[in-house]
Amino acid sequence: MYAEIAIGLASRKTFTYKVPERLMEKARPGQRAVVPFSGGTKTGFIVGFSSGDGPFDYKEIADLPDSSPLVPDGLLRLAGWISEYYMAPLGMVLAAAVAPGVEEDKPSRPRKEVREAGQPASGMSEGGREFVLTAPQEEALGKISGAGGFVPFLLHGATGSGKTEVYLRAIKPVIEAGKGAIVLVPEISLTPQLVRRFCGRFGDRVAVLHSGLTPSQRRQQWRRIRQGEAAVAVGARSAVFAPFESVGMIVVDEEHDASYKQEEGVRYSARDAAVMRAKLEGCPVILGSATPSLESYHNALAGKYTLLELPDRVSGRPMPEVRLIDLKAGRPASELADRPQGGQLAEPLINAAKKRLDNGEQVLFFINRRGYSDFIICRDCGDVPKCGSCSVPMTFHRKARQLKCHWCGAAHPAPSVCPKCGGDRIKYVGGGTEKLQRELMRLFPDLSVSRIDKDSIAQGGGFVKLLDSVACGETRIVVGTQMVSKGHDLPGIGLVGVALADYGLNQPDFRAAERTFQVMTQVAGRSGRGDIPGEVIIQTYMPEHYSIECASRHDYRSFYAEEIKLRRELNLPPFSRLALVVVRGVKPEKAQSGAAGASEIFKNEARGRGVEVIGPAPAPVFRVRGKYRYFITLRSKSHGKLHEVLDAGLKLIEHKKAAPACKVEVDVDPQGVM
DNA sequence: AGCACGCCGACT
DNA sequence: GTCGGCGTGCTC
Repeated sequence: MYAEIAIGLASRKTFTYKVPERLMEKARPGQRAVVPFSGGTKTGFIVGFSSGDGPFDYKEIADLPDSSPLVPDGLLRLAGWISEYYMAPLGMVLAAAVAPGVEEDKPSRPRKEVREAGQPASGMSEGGREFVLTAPQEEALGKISGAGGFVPFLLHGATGSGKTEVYLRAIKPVIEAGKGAIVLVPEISLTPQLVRRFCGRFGDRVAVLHSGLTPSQRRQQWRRIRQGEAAVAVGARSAVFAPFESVGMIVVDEEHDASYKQEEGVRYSARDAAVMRAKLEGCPVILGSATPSLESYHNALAGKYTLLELPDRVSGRPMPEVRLIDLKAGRPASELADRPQGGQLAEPLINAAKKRLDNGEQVLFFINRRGYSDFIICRDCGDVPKCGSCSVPMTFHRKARQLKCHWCGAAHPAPSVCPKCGGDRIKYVGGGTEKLQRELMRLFPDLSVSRIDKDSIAQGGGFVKLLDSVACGETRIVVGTQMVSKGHDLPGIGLVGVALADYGLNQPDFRAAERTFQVMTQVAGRSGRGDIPGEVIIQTYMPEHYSIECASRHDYRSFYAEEIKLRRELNLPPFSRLALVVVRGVKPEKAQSGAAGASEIFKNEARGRGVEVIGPAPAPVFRVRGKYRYFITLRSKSHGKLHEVLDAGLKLIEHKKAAPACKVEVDVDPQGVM
């Protein structure tokens, strides 16, 4: 008997091994297998069996280390689908499924905060209590509970409308029936409150899959799920691979969130994989969001998903009132104006903050940029320090006294004089969280101003600690990035101020408007969650832009109507399917000629198949980590046709060596195109 | 991913 | 004339 083994290599094929007599009985698909490979030994997975009649002198499997298959059947089929759909080697998909977290975060990942290390934080639960459901919650729950088999739901609920309670109650009967439930969240370390509620409700039947888990902790959580000890798996992307024998419910919270798409290694969408897993397992899946992705809402309107709406906040709380401040006429002059100490906040926002603070409330300021200033420029010679390996200017971080590259993580000491000409007249252009924090400290010298961003978490003891200091009222003023906008319940926040809404809007990316609407709506949703009526003030140069205007009215439907019209006109998703081919090379000329060669082949393959090949074009950020990058975009009505062209094209490129000295990578359903 | 093979630059 | 660069190919 011969087994097909998938090994975690960049190769898309499996390897055949002889199954020795002593392991015959144990050998089953999903079983880990230790095999001799290329002089050494590797661990892969049995994914099938074959007759072994190839022209090889097949080696024997050395060992099957587990008593039963580590990967259950449903999960194996999911991995197969991901491998096929995203054109990733099956061995790599399985490796990512079983031992993720290694390539989870990009440059410098802080190794902290294993506080809730997977074991539920039991005592501190705020979740034992059950609430009386609102009528819409009741109705949504009724429809979910009534679903037999695979039914995808889109739960569109305003911020603060009680989506989590619906998840909790939908899951309860599932685990009582002895099945597993999977709950995906965009970034587990940023959603401590949701984790606490699940732990509070389901106690030690919850397994938390955390990117900060050590390999042995991860293995332990896997075992608990695999052996049916845990019934609910809560985690980020990779939790979609939770090894339940049978899954009865899947929840994808904040389904619109871009971080569900893994953009490195195996480039899969955990949200779409979740829908596929639900289909394979024959169970319902709930996609929840206050700001559904265009794709999901389109699917709901088309009848592919069942739409459930929670239009109002719980306890009769009103949505916050949103005011827009037009910076074109406002006081903080454009960032390029000669005003080194010029503030980022306009008077009406400062005054509103004063009023709220005087009243004992908390204020949250949102700015979607880390650091002190976007870049520095020498007033004498005009030099802007750039990253040595990426074609972007470096961001100035004041606290750390460093210039950092936000693309590759490189950092070095910030110069006090121009490194080019020695001049001492350096201008700090643009503003991020650090600059805003300083401005607020000057404006409110008696109050503590805390900053929540990737840097402050790394320096100051973790997200949970910082968030708790806000939740308990110790911190009165908070400055934060995206990470403060995601689903936290901070009842003391009376006012949310957005320093500049426009950052994302002008990016060369067709999802720019969608993301801006989502972020504005989510951050606005942090206000007015307690007894105080909330207020939001958004500063922008584009108050008339529909993404900002609709967000200010909490009007998802109008935003959707506007955006979907554009997508249709421009033939962009959800009206077409995209794939991005990235050609990378150390030498710019090689990257260029390789991209041209690759594109030629794709164009040839695309002919007569209803697939469009656009490009190659240099990537908007041309060089990243020392590699020059070209993009080729493939577009089609049909994913199947797109897949055919990609598959045939990639094989030809390899065969004909059409892109020498280049790496060619494919991103199916790309999120961002930068 | 690791490791060996193989064809073009600057050195004793 | 060699040592060694890394680009390429292979591992059942």
